[in-house]
Amino acid sequence: MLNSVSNHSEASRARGFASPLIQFAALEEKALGRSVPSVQPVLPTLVWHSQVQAPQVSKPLHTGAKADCSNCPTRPLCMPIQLRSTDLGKRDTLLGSTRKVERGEAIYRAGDSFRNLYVARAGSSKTVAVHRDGREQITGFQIAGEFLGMDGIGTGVYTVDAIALEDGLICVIPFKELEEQCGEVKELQHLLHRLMSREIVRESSLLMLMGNLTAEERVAAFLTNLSQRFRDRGYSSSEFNLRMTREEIGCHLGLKLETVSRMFTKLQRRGLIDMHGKQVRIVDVEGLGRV
Amino acid sequence: MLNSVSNHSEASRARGFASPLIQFAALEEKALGRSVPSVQPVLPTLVWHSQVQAPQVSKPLHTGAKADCSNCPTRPLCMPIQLRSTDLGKRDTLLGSTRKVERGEAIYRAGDSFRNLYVARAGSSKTVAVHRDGREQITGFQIAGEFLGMDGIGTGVYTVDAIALEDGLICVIPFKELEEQCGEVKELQHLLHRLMSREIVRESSLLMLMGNLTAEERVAAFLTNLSQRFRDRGYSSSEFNLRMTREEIGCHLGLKLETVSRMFTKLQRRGLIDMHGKQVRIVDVEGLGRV
DNA sequence: CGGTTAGTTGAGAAAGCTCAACAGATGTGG
DNA sequence: CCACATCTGTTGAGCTTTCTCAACTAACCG
Repeated sequence: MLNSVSNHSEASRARGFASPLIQFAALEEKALGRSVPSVQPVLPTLVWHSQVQAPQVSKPLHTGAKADCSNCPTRPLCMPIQLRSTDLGKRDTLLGSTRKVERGEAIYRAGDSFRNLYVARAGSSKTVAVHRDGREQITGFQIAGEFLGMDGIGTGVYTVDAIALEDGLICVIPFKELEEQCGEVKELQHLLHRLMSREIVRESSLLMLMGNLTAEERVAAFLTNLSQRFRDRGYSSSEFNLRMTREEIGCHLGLKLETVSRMFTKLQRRGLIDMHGKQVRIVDVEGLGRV
Repeated sequence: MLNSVSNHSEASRARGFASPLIQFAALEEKALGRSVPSVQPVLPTLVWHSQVQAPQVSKPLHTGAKADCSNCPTRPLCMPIQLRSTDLGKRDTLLGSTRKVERGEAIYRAGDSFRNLYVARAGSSKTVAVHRDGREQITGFQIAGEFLGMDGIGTGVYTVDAIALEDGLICVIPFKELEEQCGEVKELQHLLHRLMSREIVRESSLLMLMGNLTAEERVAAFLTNLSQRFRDRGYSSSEFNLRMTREEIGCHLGLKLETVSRMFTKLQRRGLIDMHGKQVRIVDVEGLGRV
């Protein structure tokens, strides 16, 4: 078993949670459309491994190693329950390979020709759109189980930079092969459509945030979203670590880093959160949601 | 032939352009990924029919009428050249039916269960995300040939309201059938993926706009984008009519209506544009692009 | 043709930004 | 393992941009 998987298990056990695989399966039901879907637009996918060290891959995988999906902690997220009973789902390797990335390394760059989708398997990343004059916008943060690269399908060229926020492991999914499989496996096709649609909805929610919310509301919404996703993954929703800097949060929310810092302070003074650097404790979830 | 089609042709001829069908074919090559794709994120799809009256449908189509795609002016946009030679492409009716909509009418509403994608066939629309406290964000404007409803795929429920900006005609494409066809017709599958990806990229560009650009830059970018799309459709890129109010523009760009008005005035004083109400003339395209 | 909606413009208020100083955390090389 | 350099985060003061409120005009609709 990969060490990163062990890390997950250990972290979960240490906090009194059931096995992460069971948790993930529950999440899957929720996240992939079994239960009654929420009407209200959901804020963007922003989750990081809290309490989990950056993965120490003990048996290092070489770049280009064949992916072993049967042991992947993010498998229940990538592959819905309906798929697992199919031929495809029973394979150890679904598609593609894995690749190690170091903190700060580009998974792909704007302008690179589009070949693959990527899934963060361990670690987190950001996607950055760069304006002609150099101004940057972080369009999203991704963590284990979340997809990258869908921006490249439309034009055949990626339109944003995808940068690892920490050392990690990503799955490389050749899109051509994926599309071929989609032609054969209806459930896979539908899953891809849902993933792309979710990305559209995620960005719509961010547009709402940027167009209408105040600085305090944005930061509160950011934390609330984070908290919910930690809860969904079986981690504490009230205590976690941020994986990104204040500047990156600001660049994502359309604020300056000083403003982000001030809003954290303000929320803390209001007794809603308790922050020390990147460590966050949410004191009043309700209150934070009402901001 | 539908009157709305005649309107297109007349408008084009009056301005010395070749038949819109030829123009659209050229656009298709450009828009759907034949030529070298631009690396720089493209601003959102914001085009309206200038110089074209709101469609007067002389032989009224009943709601639910079977769509006759062979005569549709937006066909070359919906269906790429590769598809037309296939069995599917040769059919008069691709999928679905048409529906008349009146100005202000909802094409679908947030919370409605997802069944169809829609394509504006004549007229334009807006998609509006509504926050719990009532604050609104227009996530996009759509015109003939542009798709609506992809936000609903992910959860099975639409997440935004889609409202007609003027009387018009829309194609209704049952998504279930579309997915089935996608399984059989590879090119159709790929087209759908590209359309969804483009929506993702469009929204990323809007995030950049909202996160980084000043009010003046936003309004200039809005007009520039509009202008380019009119040019792409064979209409004048320097003179056109806006189909939405200042308030709607502001709601889309994250500004108040007064600010939008002031920025129009400012751009006019700088000699870049010449506006009278909803009528726009772009005097200095270069300059406007450099704002 | 009168009421309503849409657009413009001004003045003052407010939110967030810039600049700056400083403190704490992190990382690196000797 | 320490010392130094760098990066990250906090806080304050003043400034800029955009918003709010208000008055007015123009365009549109029944």
